[in-house]
Amino acid sequence: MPRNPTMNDVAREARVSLKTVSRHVNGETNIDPELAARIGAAIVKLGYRRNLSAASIRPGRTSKTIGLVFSDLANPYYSTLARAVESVADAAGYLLTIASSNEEGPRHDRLVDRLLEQRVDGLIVVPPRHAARDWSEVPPPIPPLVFLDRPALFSGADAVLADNAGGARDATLALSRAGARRIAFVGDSPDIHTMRERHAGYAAALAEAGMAVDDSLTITTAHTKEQAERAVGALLRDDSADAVFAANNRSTIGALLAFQQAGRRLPLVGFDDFETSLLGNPPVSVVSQDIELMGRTAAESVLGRLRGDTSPVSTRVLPTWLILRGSEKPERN
Amino acid sequence: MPRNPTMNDVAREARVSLKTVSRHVNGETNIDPELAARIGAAIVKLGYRRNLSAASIRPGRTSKTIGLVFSDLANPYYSTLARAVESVADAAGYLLTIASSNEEGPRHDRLVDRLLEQRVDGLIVVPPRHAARDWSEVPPPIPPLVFLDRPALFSGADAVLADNAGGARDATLALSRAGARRIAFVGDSPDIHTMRERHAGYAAALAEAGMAVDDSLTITTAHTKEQAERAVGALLRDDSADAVFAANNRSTIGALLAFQQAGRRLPLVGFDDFETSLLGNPPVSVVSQDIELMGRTAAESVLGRLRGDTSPVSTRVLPTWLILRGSEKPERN
DNA sequence: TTGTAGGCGTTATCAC
DNA sequence: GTGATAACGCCTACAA
Repeated sequence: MPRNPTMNDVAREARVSLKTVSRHVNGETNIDPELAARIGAAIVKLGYRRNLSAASIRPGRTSKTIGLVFSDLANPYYSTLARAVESVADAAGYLLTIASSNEEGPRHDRLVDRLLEQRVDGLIVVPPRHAARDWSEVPPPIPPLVFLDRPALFSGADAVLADNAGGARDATLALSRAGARRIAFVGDSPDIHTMRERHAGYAAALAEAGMAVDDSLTITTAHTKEQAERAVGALLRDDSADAVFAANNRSTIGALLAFQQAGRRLPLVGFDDFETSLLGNPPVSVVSQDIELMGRTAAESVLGRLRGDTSPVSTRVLPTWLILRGSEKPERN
Repeated sequence: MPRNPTMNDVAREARVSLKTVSRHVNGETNIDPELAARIGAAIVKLGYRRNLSAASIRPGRTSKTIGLVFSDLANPYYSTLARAVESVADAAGYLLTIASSNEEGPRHDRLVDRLLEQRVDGLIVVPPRHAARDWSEVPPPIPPLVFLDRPALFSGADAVLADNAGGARDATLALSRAGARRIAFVGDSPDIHTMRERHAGYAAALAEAGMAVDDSLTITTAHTKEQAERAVGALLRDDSADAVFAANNRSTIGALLAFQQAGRRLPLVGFDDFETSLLGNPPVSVVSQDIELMGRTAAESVLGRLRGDTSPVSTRVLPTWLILRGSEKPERN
């Protein structure tokens, strides 16, 4: 395998100085057309390709890369976020380096460190449920940093979140308006910020509707759709609930599987829309968040800082909206 | 914002030479414990962080990054692939830089060039349907390169694919065995390699079952689930087909939407499993491919080459398997 | 318009 | 064991 040709090789081949090649490569115009032609020919002949890594170590130059760390790239929620970030970054000439923390605090920290060592220009992070490190202990300089889908864990960082509590409240109220009196909350661990917020919204809605929170109707162990299916199956068997608020995608699907298994269903509203939500019978009502907008907003925030935006850090809470498709109503008999 | 501290700063602070700091940072052992302690303290005090970009320009050193270019990170198929690649890469200490080509040839090429300029150590690509550039014209050195989900477009590269034709054949034969005689093919453009292969498998199965390919039953315009829904809706209305082979995920979901709309269904087998396939009534039969295995295989192939594997380039075709859940059978009346 | 000198942060060589 | 010194590939002053 041949060595990568360098600017020096090109300069020698074109019989000009290194600097002139540099000018040519960087698109500067003040070059004698004749030399420019020789340089162009040499570049083609040698197959010269810039070494952006080398260029980026000069002061003022950067890698034009931003880093994104979240729990799991295979989760459609995060891959949608990542895609939105990528679109905005790409339009500004930035590459995107993505790393999955697996929701493990130490792993998350290692990945962040690695990206900082790689000298990414900006960083977007979704911290794991048990954040290990205090950001205020990370030595400066820290590149522009945005917390996504989580509140900022660092005073110098922006944050972009959805209105998880509001969305959960809307969903719960919709079930209540449809006549439910014993609404179950099915979701993942309250260690997760979004889950805490959604449960708070659920509780607020119950209070507004004059109902008390019944702890036996709060399920926070639905880490997979199978676990959600078992939990909702139990609710069906002992007839303890008359409606289900599924606080995430996996819970919604688990509930639907339990309904299918039992041959009967409860009124249901889920958090987050999904591709086949229209295929349910009835179609599944959901609280939807604009995931792409969240990703774009986070990316624009980072890029804005890179362009010199020095406005005070802010936390942007994006709205959710309720899409009622029928599943919030009781089964007709 | 403070400047990033350098090894020189650490050396000065610890009153040792640059090289000794380098030794310390790189975990070499032949250092006086006293100096090591001073260096460690200086690193903490100054908040020193290695600059891997700078390190990577030394000959023999690399960025420990691999690049992945495909059409769309938001597509669950690709994000699953990406996650598998990331897992393997991460375990070997490599970061992953991901770029979406949007199925546009020139864009794909630009992204590849950018990654080469960034000096990624390896490259995994899913070329777009209209590949613009001839890889044999890309000047060497080219880092280890693997084509994923597509045959190799470059003689020096490995490839990892699923048995698209075999899977499509199995699906079509299953429909035929269940009694179908006019099986429609619903999919995306034959410009896409996987679609071509799947149609070939479909045609082979028809031939084996003694049926002819009826072009009016081949739909290759289902780019979105809505288009698939319309196409299958038309098939239902004019009663031209008695079964559907949906050649990708979107087509499967479109077909299900059309069935729901029409209030009746045709026997159906889809290509690629999906999260809610069990929720159908009946549950949806599919040809499944091990997407994670594909991603892992591609990543291991790249890493193997980086470790010095010089075995001849190869194309690995991974098996698919048919999961029959009921939807391949006719509706009972 | 072109070229020389120097430095970016790191690692390698090779004396001490 | 330690440290000058010279690279790596590129870019910025500053001269010519």
